Amino acid sequence: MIDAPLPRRVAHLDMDAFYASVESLRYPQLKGLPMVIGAGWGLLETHLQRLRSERPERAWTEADRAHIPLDYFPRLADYAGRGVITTATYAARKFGVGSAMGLMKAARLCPQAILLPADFKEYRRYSHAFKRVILGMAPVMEDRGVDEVYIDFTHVPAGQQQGGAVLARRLQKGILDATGLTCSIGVAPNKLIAKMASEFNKPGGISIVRESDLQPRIWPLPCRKINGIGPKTDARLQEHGIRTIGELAACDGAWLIEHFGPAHGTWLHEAAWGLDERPVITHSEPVSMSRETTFERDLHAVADRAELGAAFTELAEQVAGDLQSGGYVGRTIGIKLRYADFRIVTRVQTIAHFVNDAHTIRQVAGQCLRRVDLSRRLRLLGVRVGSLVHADDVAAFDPKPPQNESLALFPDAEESPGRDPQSTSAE
DNA sequence: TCTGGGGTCCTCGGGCCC
DNA sequence: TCTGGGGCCCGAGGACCC
Repeated sequence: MIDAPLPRRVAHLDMDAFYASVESLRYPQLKGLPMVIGAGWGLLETHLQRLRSERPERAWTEADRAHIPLDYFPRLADYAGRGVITTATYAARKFGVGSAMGLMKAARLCPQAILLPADFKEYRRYSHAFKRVILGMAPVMEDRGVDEVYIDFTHVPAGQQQGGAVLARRLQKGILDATGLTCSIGVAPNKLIAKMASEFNKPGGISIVRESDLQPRIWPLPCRKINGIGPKTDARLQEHGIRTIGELAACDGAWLIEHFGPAHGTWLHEAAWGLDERPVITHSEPVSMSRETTFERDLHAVADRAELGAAFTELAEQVAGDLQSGGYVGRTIGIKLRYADFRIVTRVQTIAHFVNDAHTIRQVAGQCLRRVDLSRRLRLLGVRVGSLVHADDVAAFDPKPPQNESLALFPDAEESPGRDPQSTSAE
């Protein structure tokens, strides 16, 4: 006997203000206050040291977190340095402070906001916890980062009841019981619509969207709400007077292809009509791993050679460590630079063998570095390793680094620009 | 006083081989 | 030998996402 095919139900689950909510659990005294997350540990440490000397009645260790008096938390006004806001609480957003905003600008808008350093280790711990709850109830889950997932409800018990609302409520309760955190869930015929739906009722909401809801609920939304339409595409659409998804849907498919290319144009048209057949992917392998760092001040290859060289080595070591702990090897090694004017250049080089040792990564990345203009000040330096495979799968993988020439030092800017025909530094 | 870090995927152009 | 095209890989850059 063949069962009648069930209608596809896909959920998008998004944790509400994830980082800020985790911090509010750790520091309940901050609940409801304007708070931003973003800077390094230094500032908080300074304040805690002051606390330890002024209030010695406690040890002020991890366990005392919840008792730290408000006066001893760093404020945005205390901060002077580079960086952006990762998350802002709703109380902080009222002042116009938001994600990706520079900390200095935010400090002007809301100097009294508490500034906490991001603790990714802790966020990952909570991330694993809420995903374990989901997997216990609905095993077809796609990981989309630390705070969101897609879940295929189609064949899960209760996944079809009330369009998915029954299972969504169970997930919300399970996650709240296990972690103390709330989330928003959208359930729809596919990932594209589910993603939009999860935003409808934030925080703590559930939105059920059916195919018949496309016109009344999706089409009035701005194009930017489509996951995949970013600021550039949105601006180009607006140049043609296309602001809403409905207006995009009204566009002729051929016209979109003419203006946005075959792949992008086709996708825009399908997205506007709510069409998306992408499956929920339960397992994926990383393609690349990278580390990058923005310097406290812009550095020059000659004047700051030692500092840059040390940072470069550290990045290579970090990437190597990441590869090794994940059991990966790669053979495409590259660098990324951001100049003081924010222009980004990348150089990569693919080598014959798969590697994961810091020495080789540093060496090949050093060769990439010789092919860029080093006469200008650098704001950011990054090291990347791509074309990853499992170390176990590479029959010939030799964990010993190749014993060839000595480590290339950070190249001088005065050095010849090299033989790279694409190098522009000599022109 | 601007603008993080870690990713993915796509496009385009060039070189190479058949 | 020359020319042309297709397929593939590589490298650079861009758009986008969390």
